[in-house]
Amino acid sequence: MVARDVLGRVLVHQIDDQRVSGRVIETEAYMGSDDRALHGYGRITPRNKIMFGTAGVSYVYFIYGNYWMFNIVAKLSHVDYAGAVLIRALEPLEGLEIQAARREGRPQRDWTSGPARLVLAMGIDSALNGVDLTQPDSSLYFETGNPVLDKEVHFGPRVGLGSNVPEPWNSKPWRFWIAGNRYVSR
DNA sequence: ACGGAGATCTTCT
DNA sequence: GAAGATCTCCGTT
Repeated sequence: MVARDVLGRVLVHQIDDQRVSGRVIETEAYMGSDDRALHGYGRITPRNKIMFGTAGVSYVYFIYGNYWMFNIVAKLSHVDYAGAVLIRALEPLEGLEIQAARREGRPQRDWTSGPARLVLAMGIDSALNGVDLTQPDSSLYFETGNPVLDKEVHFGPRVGLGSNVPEPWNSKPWRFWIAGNRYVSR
């Protein structure tokens, strides 16, 4: 599935000639018409409608009055409902000075070790909602990076969900990360 | 080191 | 009117 396969790939935000990038360390899947944790649960709204569309585009949304979350629209090939993969952590690669400036006063480990943090370090905002992440001429896109071996991949339940998400969805092992990497969120 | 509260927008009840 | 796919700050151990 996408949440597994995107681990190790490199997210690039290109502004003019300046590349800011990071390797994907941690992801979380949200999919299915029965998944109450998904914003696409229930009905289509202006915010979530992009998740009902084409896979491979970005879904950026605002939450808690302060933060943006960055997702990849993804779905099972034979199914038509909404789905997305949340990027929860990156490892900074290029444009380190820029990321340091955006995360001023924090240790490098905290620049991208969380879904809202990486959005800040990468300079992602609502203007990048709906971008095709598979096209290198997009300002935001993925490069192949180095493949991650199965034995390096750990998985477990999602985090940050309220208790009103019914089982078994609340405890499904839909969070993936690269074992031992220091940028995994806590 | 750990825990709790605040920030403050969008969506749904 | 309330809760949410979170982070940071400030209090106390």
